[in-house]
Amino acid sequence: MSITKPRGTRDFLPEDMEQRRYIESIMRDIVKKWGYREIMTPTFEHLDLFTLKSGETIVDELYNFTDKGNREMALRPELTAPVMRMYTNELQATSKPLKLYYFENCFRYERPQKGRYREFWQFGVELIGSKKEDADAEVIALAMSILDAIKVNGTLNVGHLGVIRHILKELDTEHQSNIMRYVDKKDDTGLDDYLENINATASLRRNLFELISIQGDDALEKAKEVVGDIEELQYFKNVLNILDIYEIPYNIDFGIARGLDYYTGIVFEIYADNLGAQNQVCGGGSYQLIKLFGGGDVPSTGFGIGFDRLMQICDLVCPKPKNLMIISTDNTRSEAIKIGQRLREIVPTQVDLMHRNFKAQLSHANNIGADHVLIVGEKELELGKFTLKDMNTGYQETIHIDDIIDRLTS
RNA sequence: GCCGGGGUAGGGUAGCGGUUAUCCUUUAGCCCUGUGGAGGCUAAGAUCCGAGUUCGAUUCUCGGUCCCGGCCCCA
Repeated sequence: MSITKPRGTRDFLPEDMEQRRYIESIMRDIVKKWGYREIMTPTFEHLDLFTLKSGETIVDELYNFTDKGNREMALRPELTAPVMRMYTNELQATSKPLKLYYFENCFRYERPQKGRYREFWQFGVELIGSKKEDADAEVIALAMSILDAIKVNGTLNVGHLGVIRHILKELDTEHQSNIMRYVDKKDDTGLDDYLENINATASLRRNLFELISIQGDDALEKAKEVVGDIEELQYFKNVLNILDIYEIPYNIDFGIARGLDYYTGIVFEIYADNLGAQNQVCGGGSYQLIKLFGGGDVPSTGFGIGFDRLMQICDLVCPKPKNLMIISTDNTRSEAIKIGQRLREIVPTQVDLMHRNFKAQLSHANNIGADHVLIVGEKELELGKFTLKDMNTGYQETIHIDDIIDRLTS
């Protein structure tokens, strides 16, 4: 075997795909019930789309290339930016709120490990156009609802970047960004050293550490003592109140920073058990990207679900597809083909393609897990009836073709 | 970019200086020309690549490569 699949990619076998499509269809059903409609964006985009907000350093993690027209391109590493680009290009005049969802593959040039691949699938939604708490809460509720539907237990952590940014507002953006990185990693020592280096004021340091350590039911009260009665805190509280109405449990965590710089308000992450180092299955929040792409000041909220990670922990079992095999002989082969054409209308039907003997055909039917076998032999042709055998029970009966259809559909 | 552990038929494995490279499974077929799952038989199919040591390397050494896990990173 000289040619193998590229590093970090996977082949999906028929059993894999049946399972993946099954889970996918459940997820699609949920978002459709909430009124979200599917979109698709290009697999590759102009490199600028991804570097605009994140800087040149992310090019290291992108699959990028120069096309034959000397344009810098990149395979999409995520879908929020492409969707916002699409919105800006062609959807600005639509009625709000705009509810979109996607299920697509993404590419990142990273070192593969458990739950991390170079080609991976993301399922996500973007809710565009509402600046109300209800929109943020709905997106979170929807994410939880999806995980619930596929029986994945997740722990929801919610935060609001506006609160922590309130403390940091006197610092320049680069310092803020670096601080957020330490906060996200929960690296208190590194954070302390960094604050020391940039000569942060004592009150800022005290407030910051107090805020990120806040936990528990009275978290909002405690936060109020640290930052005061600010607008962002009230907004956050309102979102949480709506989550209570949805009856969704959550942990408040002011330390959620998210990897992406574009989040501005509510942020949330959902962690699954039993997933090792890469246990975050969903992440999202609200952001202001559209302005950046030349559109108006349109608030949006969205999330992305790591589909592959879900597949590793979801134990929902895909129902086995029906499968009928027609057994024939050299003399009845044409009749078998004709009958197959009829049966295919109601059940997946296969005919012998290898001119096997009778026993070998039956054996093959068994190997591929056929539910039923229909014997189209010379005896049956004379009779005008065929033998239908249930492969699970072994029961068989000789019946007319029209009755077979009734039998299989009942 | 860094650190570990690994690469022997399609899948799973044994051998650890000289073998016809082991066994299981798989696939195709036969025993058995109209009744599957069992059994027996036949066939197909492998030492990741390169260099070195050696009379001789699947085995030892080095390099590469790929896979698996962890770090960094995760827009």
